Amino acid sequence: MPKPLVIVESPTKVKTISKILGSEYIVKSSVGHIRDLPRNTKSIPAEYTKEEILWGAVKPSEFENIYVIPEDRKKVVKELRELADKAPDVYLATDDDREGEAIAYHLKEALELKKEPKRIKFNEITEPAVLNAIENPEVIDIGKFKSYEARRTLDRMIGYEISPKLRDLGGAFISTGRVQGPAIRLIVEKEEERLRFVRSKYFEIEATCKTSDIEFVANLKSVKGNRIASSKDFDKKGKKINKDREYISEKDCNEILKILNSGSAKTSKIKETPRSGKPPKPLKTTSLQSSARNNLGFQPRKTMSVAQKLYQEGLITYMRTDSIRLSEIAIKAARKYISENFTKDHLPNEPNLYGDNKNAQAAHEAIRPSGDVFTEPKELLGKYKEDSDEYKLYSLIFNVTVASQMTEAKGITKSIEIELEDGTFGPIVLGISGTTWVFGGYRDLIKDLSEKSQELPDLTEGDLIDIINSSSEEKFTTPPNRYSSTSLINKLEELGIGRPSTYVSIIESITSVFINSESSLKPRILAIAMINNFMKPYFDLYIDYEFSKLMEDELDKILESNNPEEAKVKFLEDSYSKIKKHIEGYENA
DNA sequence: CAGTGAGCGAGCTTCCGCTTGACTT
Repeated sequence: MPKPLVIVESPTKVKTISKILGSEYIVKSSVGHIRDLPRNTKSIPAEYTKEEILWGAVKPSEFENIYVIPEDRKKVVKELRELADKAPDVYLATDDDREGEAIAYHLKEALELKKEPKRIKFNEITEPAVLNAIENPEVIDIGKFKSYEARRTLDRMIGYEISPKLRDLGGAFISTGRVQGPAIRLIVEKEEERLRFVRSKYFEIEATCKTSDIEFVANLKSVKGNRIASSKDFDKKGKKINKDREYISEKDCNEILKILNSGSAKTSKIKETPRSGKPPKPLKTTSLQSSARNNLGFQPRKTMSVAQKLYQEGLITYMRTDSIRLSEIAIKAARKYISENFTKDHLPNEPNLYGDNKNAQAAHEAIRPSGDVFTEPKELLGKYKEDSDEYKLYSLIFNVTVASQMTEAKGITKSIEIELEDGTFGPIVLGISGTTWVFGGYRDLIKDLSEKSQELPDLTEGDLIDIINSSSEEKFTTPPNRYSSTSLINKLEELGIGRPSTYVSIIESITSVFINSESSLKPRILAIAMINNFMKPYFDLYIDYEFSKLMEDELDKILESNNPEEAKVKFLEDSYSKIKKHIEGYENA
């Protein structure tokens, strides 16, 4: 008996889905895209080499794309075609987003399916979700495919129109595109911000205080009823921006020290304010990269490759996602773990729900331990060593996921003020504060490692304090940090530029224009010239930080149009005439 | 006669996004 064929994108999914569908179905994967525009002139089919072709890939009439099966994808396509020929039905179960729809369409074409394939979608791999999808097949959404084509062609257009001009000026190893351009601009503008930055001097004063039985250090907070200025009270040009701050001079500083050293003080105000700590949000690609960078010291590339291993072992859900949504199953598993390992006060009455931002395509759920019962990190210790990258990253994913479903931490922040009277500067106020957590909530599972807690002395108002020593420190405001690969990726995501599957490769594609390590991206002069002397005067539109978001709006219109093909052609015509104007402006300058 | 240089044409590269695993350093 011939069996129906189900095609997914990722080989790892094949095993799980086979288990659900049983032996009645054959499940295979396309391993990503299987057709694309020709990569180079050599791969353009001979039949087209006589015609006029734009950007080595597109026929000028109606912007019809020439698609080819790249050499390294031919094997998988051949295999799938043989299976499809025998199958009574082909189910295309590619991801439920724009690229997934495109892969489905390309499969239909490349496999030369005679019978209309069944398009099915699920964004979590569970028995009900998969079975429900099989029972409710749809057809390929042409609107989505056309919006994909518009995106694909526009990217080729921008890259291949502008890059050669840029290369004429900058030599090999430099190129631009919808994503690369703004990414390089971010790095360049950060550097310029640093160069323009004017450092400002301010002072910090601290005093060692003593009561009958305890010694502690307090910081100078205010003089003459005004808070003393700190780094936040200067702008980037060194201007003093807060009228009600005391900008103390070195002379003031020395006088205050003298007063402190000779004076006696007493506690004036003790304030207790409640404080709550919110649990972390579930993880998506960018926040996983940030957490792994901050807590484990992993660079994004390393994080992704370790996560890939965990995914292929079936330990976590898909690691390239822009969604922080947890499925019902995940929430149940987290709540079960919490109720079995913590008190009932650690479990909120209702699950904590987290929403996605509006750029998200949300084809997958958040990154979390897989399954309906989470594997505890310690259960992995037979498989991985405690200091292995896999164990550390899995623990992080486990902890953040469970913590996201726990209750808030409740604490009290206590602040103590110590006052000295003085004719010139008085009242001089020293302060000390710290938080004690009354109820740990999620913090009983994970603690913010960067947080330092301070033991507070037990004082009451009116206590006499001896100041036994005081000192001052000259401080300077610091320019904003350069981007690291992690912070650049976060910024790109915020701007809607790039996708989870490409963040790491974006950084790698622009390495030729910056120097130093991954942790501090410093532009080469070539990059600065590219942005200021080439892109800004002639091609400003293509480094606009909003460009990708505006493109997405246009793609949505194509998707919703009654005639997506016509809408696509119109969009590309407009885009082409715009870029031709920019090119003309550059050539005639 | 050898060496120089102008002019011409052929051929190459470049984009973004989806997947691994083979490859090098």
